[in-house]
Amino acid sequence: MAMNTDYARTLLKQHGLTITEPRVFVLSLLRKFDTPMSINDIMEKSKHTIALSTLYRVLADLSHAKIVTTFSSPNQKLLVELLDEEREHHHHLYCESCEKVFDVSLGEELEGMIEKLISKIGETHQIDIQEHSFEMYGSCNNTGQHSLRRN
Amino acid sequence: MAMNTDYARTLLKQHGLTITEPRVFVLSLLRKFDTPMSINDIMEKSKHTIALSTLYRVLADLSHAKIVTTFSSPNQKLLVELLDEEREHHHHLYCESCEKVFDVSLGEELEGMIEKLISKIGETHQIDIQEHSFEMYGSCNNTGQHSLRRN
DNA sequence: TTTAAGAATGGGAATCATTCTCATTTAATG
DNA sequence: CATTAAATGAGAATGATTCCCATTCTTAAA
Ligand SMILES: [Mn+2]
Ligand SMILES: [Mn+2]
Ligand SMILES: [Zn+2]
Ligand SMILES: [Zn+2]
Repeated sequence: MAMNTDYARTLLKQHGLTITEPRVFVLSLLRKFDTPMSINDIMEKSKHTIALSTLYRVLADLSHAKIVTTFSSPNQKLLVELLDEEREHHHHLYCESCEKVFDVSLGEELEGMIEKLISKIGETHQIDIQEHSFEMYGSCNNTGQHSLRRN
Repeated sequence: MAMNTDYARTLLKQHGLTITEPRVFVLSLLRKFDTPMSINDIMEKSKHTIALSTLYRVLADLSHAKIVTTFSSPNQKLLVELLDEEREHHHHLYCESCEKVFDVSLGEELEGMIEKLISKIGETHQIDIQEHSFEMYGSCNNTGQHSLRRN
């Protein structure tokens, strides 16, 4: 536990952010579970000791500092994950029955091809492409709920 | 114009949906512009003659009937596009300065590799992967607004 | 250590997109 | 045309996110 809060403090210091209880809590939590978490996940784990508005601000701050990254699940819920240097570029697989999110690396070969293709596409459209995302949606056999989907 | 409404009526009939003014309008519009449109785009073009709630329902109906498909831009705005049989599987490139969305086809080779990779990933995670999306984000030189992004 | 100044927080109001409700209108069918 | 189910319009309700402001922390200097 202390390990994780130390990690959090160090990270904040490194990025020139002030060390506050909500920020440390959020970072420790993300490190502890090492998986993308939603606003509600974090609120529940904090037993609602953090104000919702604070959580949004903390995430925005951490995101601007590139300490975390945010993205949306198919049901449009905001998800946050740590953005370590050692954490390599990766993509996500969403299971719509059990609502889990898995990190997926495409591998050098494919990622390389994609890079090449992207620069070609960028030229064609005269657009400087800075980012790409590749996401997969599926379901394990647990249920047929499709609970990650809106509609 | 008449061409487009005929197209719309035919499409609705083919899919067993009743022909109503809002549905015909939306489909004609999508065909006329042949580009993904947002809720606001459609409302403006309709000069607000369609109720907002109706538009949402119409899009849900058309989407369930697989006549259109919806997806979200990086700023989380809902976008709709026609889903013709002749329109092949494709992906999207978002320009964050001029807010345009471009259709992009990856090409057989890459799409084939991705399919193979996906089935491998599906096995690894014991998940039946039904869909994938590949999106690119960039900006042309028009402005540096990044207006498609939230934050 | 104390203190001052700015930064961050909590709580609640405001905003925005989307969904829901229900009374009224319309489409399809014979 | 009349009937009946389906669709619509208008606005209320909901849910997520942002905004506001008074209060509380953090930090760094004295
Ligand atoms: Mn991840
Ligand atoms: Mn498209
Ligand atoms: Zn699952
Ligand atoms: Zn552009």
